[in-house]
Amino acid sequence: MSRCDMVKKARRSQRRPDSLSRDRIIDAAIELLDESGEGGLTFRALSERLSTGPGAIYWHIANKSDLLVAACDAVMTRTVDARIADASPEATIRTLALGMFDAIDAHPWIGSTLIHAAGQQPAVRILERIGQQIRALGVPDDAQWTTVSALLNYILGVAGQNAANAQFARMHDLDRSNFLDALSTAWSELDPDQYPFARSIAGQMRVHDDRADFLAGIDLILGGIRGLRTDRIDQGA
Amino acid sequence: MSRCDMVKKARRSQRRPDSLSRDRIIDAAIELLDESGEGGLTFRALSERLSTGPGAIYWHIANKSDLLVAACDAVMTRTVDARIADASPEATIRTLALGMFDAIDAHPWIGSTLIHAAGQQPAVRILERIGQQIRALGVPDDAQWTTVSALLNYILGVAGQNAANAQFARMHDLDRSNFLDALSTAWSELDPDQYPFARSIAGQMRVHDDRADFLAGIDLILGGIRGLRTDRIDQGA
DNA sequence: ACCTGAACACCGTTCAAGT
DNA sequence: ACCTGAACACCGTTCAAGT
Repeated sequence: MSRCDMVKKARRSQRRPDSLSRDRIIDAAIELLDESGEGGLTFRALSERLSTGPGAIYWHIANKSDLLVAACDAVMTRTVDARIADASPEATIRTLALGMFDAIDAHPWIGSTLIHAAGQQPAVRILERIGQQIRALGVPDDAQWTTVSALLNYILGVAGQNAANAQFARMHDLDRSNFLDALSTAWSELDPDQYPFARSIAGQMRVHDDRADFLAGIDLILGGIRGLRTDRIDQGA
Repeated sequence: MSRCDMVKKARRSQRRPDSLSRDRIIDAAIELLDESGEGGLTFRALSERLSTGPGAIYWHIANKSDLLVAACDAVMTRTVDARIADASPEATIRTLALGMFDAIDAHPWIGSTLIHAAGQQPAVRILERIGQQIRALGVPDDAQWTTVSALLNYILGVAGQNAANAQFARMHDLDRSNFLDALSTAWSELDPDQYPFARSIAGQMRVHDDRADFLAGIDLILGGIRGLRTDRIDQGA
């Protein structure tokens, strides 16, 4: 019924010698995500990088969500499979958590993907590793799920925040220190009556160490786990 | 250059008597999000519900992100402003956290919005309320930021997971118990050598109480905070 | 000042057609 | 079996034009 659109000139004719494959697609997706953030991953951009048409990708990958989860899982596997020296369960959990933090820091898009893929492969990988250490710690069976999911939820929260911060900074062309300055300034301009606490810590924001704070949070939870056996009684005041 | 598209017949002519306003738009957005999830909020759907054109909304709202944050903040305000009976700081934090959980449960889209709006109004509201209680608890100044952000990150992690689960369930037309069954089954079919822990807790998944688990995680962190003064030394084994 | 709605520049996804 | 790329059904956003 309509024949209005002009035919665009064919963009490309050369095919890359190596043929398309699920793995090559996932690698290219990771590159794209690392270079230009979550918004940078597009079937068109991806197919251009792979010298094909958008439709070709669908032969190997179900849809965008599948692609994102697969990319996230590929990074996750590298992170979680890193050999960890024998150490106490608590030390191993710390190492595991720091590995996660570094992966998230290097690939901020992992944060939102990890959260959107709740319960799927990438998250189960960490859950499993943490769970094994929680068992080794001697946490009773009926407290294991609670304990592990507290750690996991905390890690995912940090991951999500990190992804959001990175995206915000990218969108406004800010580096990390400019971003923290902007946030700190915004907080210190809040109404003193309504936001006394936020104002009081606005200064700390500018100088804080994300990685150290992250680990401190893990230690807080580990401390709570340690306390499970000893002070179940005096939860009163 | 092209005049190919047929003019679609005008959809609407009646204007609603009450005029458009930022608040009316935000209320309609919340309705839409509650009814049909994150994917349901569209400028076209929204303008249809408000009996206007998509462009009209932009007179009152900067863009979609602004709209989402405003909608999230509106719900957040109701949640956080609920009067809380005088109680110990720990009890108040628990009540606050449970209020958050219930809000997230009633409006799952809050989860992803809250995370994407890291550092902005909606998150600062909770941060402030938690922070005041942390102060009241007597946590030393230099540990306040760490402590509050641990609690906040944990809450946001749960919020994000909840949003993801709700979206997954909606997409596959599952109710909560069907969703848990599917997850539990998937986990119990994992490779026993690689995923002993995930398999072992698959059963618990089916019957667990989200709300109780959430609170247990809060208590774990509160326990860690309580321990801050007492056992800074023996972190060894 | 506020609203209208066609138009623009994108998306993810499909599918007839090719090899 | 695998790839091509035009086409479809959407998006968020803009903007000349109206009141």
